[in-house]
Amino acid sequence: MNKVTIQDIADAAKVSKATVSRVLNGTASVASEKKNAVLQATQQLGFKPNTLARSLASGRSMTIGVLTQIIGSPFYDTISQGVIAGLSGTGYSPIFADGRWNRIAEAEAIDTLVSRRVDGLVLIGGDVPEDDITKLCAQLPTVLAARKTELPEHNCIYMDNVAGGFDATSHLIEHGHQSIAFIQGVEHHPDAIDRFTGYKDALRKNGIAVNSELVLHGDFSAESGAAAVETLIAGKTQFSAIFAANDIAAFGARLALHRHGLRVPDDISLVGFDDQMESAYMTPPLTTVRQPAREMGQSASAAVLDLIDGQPFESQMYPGQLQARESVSLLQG
Amino acid sequence: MNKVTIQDIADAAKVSKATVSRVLNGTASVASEKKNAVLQATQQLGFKPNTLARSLASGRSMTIGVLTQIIGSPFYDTISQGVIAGLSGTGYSPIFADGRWNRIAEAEAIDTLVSRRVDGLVLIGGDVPEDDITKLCAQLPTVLAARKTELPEHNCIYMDNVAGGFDATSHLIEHGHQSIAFIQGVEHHPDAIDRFTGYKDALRKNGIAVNSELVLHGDFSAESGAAAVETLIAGKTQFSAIFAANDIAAFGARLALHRHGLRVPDDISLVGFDDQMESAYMTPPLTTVRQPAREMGQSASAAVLDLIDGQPFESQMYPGQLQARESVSLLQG
DNA sequence: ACATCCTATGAAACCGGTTTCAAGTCGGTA
DNA sequence: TACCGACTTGAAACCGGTTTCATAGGATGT
Repeated sequence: MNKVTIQDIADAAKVSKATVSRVLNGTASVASEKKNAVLQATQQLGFKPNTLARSLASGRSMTIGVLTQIIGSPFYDTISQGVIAGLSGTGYSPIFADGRWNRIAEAEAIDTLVSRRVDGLVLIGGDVPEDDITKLCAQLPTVLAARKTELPEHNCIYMDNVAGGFDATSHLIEHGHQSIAFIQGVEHHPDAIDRFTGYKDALRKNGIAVNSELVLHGDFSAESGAAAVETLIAGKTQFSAIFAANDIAAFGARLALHRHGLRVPDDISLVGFDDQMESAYMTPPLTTVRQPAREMGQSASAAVLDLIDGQPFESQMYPGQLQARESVSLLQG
Repeated sequence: MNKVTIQDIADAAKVSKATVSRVLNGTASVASEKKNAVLQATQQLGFKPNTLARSLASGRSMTIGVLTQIIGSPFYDTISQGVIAGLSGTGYSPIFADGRWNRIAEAEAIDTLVSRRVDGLVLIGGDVPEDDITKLCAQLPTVLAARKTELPEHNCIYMDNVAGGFDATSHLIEHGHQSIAFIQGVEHHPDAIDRFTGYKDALRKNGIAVNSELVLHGDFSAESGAAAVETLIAGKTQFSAIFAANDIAAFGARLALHRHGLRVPDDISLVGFDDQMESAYMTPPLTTVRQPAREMGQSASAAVLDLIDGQPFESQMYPGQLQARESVSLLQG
């Protein structure tokens, strides 16, 4: 173990602990000869300050708590990666806790993070009640990533999922599609709901009635996407396009279509949501709505650092960009 | 902030700090009336022990340092997720640092983790010199995930990439393929090298010469997979199958084949490596070698906890399983 | 030359817990 | 009744830093 403490340095440099601390942190000016002695001793003995002790004494732990949702979603995973990347080199380290998208687990996870005296908190998605978030915000710098609330005191970084759903659907409509199926995401999931809203808005705006037979149940999984296509095909309602609430479901749908000999986009057009790495390499490349997950994670970490610095923060909404690729065809009237 | 300290509890319960500590940790028996008083005060005041202080005093930080490589690889990301999941509920929290697959960054990252007095270390992949790993192992419980060394004192959890490459190639040979192209991974990357070795072994074992024109440069990216196919097609050497060193490169290759009107598997058979989530939903579903990334992450966290408990550990090698799906066809002699 | 202000520095308090150690209480035994 | 050991308990030391505070010494001003 690294047994060398600040006292050892103090002894070696023939100064007091206080002076060593001052040299190492630059908190006060120190005579250059003593400073050098300290620096040299530090070097020689390979002194690495005990972050724990430092944190306890200074009241700042130099850690950021991150509540993640490990649910096998590339989107959330990528946000986490963005947070790690954004914190790298700042002196702050991220501590993770898994919320499993489950209120009880989330509450426990947050308790753990708080009792570790994190200096800030990044909540990625999740289902934490808004009241609890308000309390947290009052307690310590907190940023919500990939989640939006109406409360102005919350610091949110999120996608405009309604607009994204609207754009995706409009894109299909502009290509002449009228019978557009929608594969839903997890029930009650805010993102899923918003995308569905966008879908409905786009249809209505274009005078197309929402046909409940074209709205398929789903849960963001590939399996659910495939299953949705099966029920769609088994049903009697014609459709020329599918909008899936996320890319993975679109993959599932795409395979199911393939199984039935339906070509994309010649027979059926397909749009996803996420723009995960693989989507550009689907055959054909998938038209989808890009969610800048990595950037959102980095922004979230930058934001929490700003809040710690006492700087003001305003919620950021990312617009989401339609990536028109090759899975949508022009429907001949 | 949570200002309530153990002293407050002691005062409220009319006992000493020591007794409160004993009650809360069950380190010694305490008269039941005092115990109840402490418990009640704890409840009432909402006391949450300061983990930092506890760590400093007890010498155990209850944190596990995780060195990750944020390089956009689903494989490494999934291992990280596995570590988080494996630690969840154990009382230990993972603290992350990004190595960027870069020795200097890795050394810094490890320094950060060590100075935070982590109780154990999980190194995911990476390029840390073996000597340094040996030193680390001597210093604190350390587990290498997705990396293998020859040194018996290192605790490794890794895939048998040679066997995986061998199996993938053999699978193609068994289906009658003789002209099998290989799309390499990142140069000097141990996994990439091992898979290539497996490829060559399988060819040699079946009396097929390794044709350097069929060995394409790559870097694990989809782009490199696509580029490899382009050079392959531009070249004069015939080929009936492709083995890509990872799934993403296989996706790229698959798209490039599609661009050239080559069908998979009818014209060209394709095998990947990783079995990432999307691979089962490629069209056609991709035959690949499964790497149990999540499990490896969980094992790694379990292993480091075992080491902390003083239990012995033996390096674990995962065999990797060929997932035969639909991207390989039987070649008619 | 003397009063004043500033700077550099060390001693000690502090952060909030854990752990050692000694003392006090109690029951049981000789 | 006196003594011994087991069990509780609190005071205090400790973990390894930071920060306050008081002081000594040097520089400045007149």
